[in-house]
Amino acid sequence: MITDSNIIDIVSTHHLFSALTDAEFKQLFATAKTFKVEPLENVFHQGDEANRFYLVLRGHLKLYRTSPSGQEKVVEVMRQGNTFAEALMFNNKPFYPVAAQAVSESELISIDNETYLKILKINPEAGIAIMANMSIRLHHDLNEIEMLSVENAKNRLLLFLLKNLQDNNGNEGIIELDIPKRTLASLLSIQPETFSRLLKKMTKEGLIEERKGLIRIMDIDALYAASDIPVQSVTGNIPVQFVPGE
Amino acid sequence: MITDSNIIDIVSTHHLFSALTDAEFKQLFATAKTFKVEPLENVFHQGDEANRFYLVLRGHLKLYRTSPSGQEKVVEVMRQGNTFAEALMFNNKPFYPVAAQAVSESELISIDNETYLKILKINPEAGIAIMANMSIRLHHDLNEIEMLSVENAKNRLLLFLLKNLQDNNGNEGIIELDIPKRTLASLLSIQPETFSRLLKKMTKEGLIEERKGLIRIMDIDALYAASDIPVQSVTGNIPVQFVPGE
DNA sequence: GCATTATATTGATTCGTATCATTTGTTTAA
DNA sequence: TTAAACAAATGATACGAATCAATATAATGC
Repeated sequence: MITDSNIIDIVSTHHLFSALTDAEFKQLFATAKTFKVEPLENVFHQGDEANRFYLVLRGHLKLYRTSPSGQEKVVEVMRQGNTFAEALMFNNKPFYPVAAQAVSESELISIDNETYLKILKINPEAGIAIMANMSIRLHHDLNEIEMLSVENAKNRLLLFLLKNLQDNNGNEGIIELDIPKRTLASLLSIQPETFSRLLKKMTKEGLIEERKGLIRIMDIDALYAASDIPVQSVTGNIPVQFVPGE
Repeated sequence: MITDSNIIDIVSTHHLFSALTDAEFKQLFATAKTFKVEPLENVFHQGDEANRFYLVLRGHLKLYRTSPSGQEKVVEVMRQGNTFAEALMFNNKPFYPVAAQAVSESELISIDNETYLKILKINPEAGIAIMANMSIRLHHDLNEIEMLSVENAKNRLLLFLLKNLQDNNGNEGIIELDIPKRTLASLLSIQPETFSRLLKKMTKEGLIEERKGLIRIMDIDALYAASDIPVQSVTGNIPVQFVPGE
């Protein structure tokens, strides 16, 4: 469960809020709302007017787009501590370009765009933080675009696995599947059937092992070798670190 | 040719600079450099340290990424009045995640990150402008990601044509090909051969007409009909279909 | 002007992955 | 516990688009 002190913890340490003064913080959270969403419940839909942005206190949500031809594509998965839809506040009449739906039972806090904007206009430091954040997103999107356009399904999956290793001791690694496989498949732009087949093939090759809710990577080096992808491009590549202000 | 007054025109009306005071403007352009690049010449390479950002005064450039497996993918084409690489200044140790190369002979002005950042910290209005800019980029990238993941080559080309119509009188339209076809193909993540075949097929179907350097769209409605894509999603841009909240 | 090189087109073939159809497995609720 | 509903796996097939190879066309330099 999320308690009030938890909330303060998660929120105040977030880089979008850490540069705020106490007074600003209070002002901002006077307009904030915390709420829960059940699995399959939408926080908002694509095309809705966007007056607020969100921070995940607990749970998982998927951001997805419904394409012109009607297909659903998961763009991003949001977890505890992530914010989303904050970039929209700089549009004069913003609409959510994605929909947000809970994957597991989740708790969120939403913040009023106007109030935050007001603060931004008198506290440039906070602005730098949000820009750094947007800059990271832009990098991430570039990666995504490249992945989708030049890598095949197998390499996309491999890159995903290698970038999302959790316990990474020695030459083994674990990836927790905290979202349904079909959601992950959509995130990778692979059909569920193809996704399943790929995992099976990799299991047969001894590269991975599947337990319920887990993927164990048996041999990280072998996984690299299985892709046509040089090592440094996975580890190096995106400078995700940033320091707000200097 | 670009004259000094031209430069001032293009630069000062750009939204990244229009919010600046005269003093700030002068301060910033004390560190600015204008320069030319020839076709095939790089402004910078992927992985270079990024201390400056750029504004195109004249010409065309492509931003491209070389993928882990060595393939080149054009991410964006920059034209007069466009700025690029400005989002990087918010990283503490930034590297260009793309390379920039002139497609035609071009003239650029480059601006020092540090100087601009300094100004941002005392002029929040300028910050809002750059955030709005980044927000637009993020939208654009989302579109791109969706396109790549859910639309096939034919639909990607159709959407591109429909979104890049220039003279749009009645049911006809023209698209100027100011970049080589293979560059355009790369931007659409289509192989040049496939691109060529698609255009040919559309010509045979009477949908378009090709003159050198031009694509004429004979029947815009027919082009819509040729795609599986509903009309409003091209013109209206964002909201696709809207499901009322439950 | 002609040769040289780059760009674009066209053809033949292969391969990856989507799609459709079923089956198996796993939750959820009665 | 059993049924119902959903998620995942497996099989068979089709098709889009990449790839390889060759030719044609256009641009560039001498």
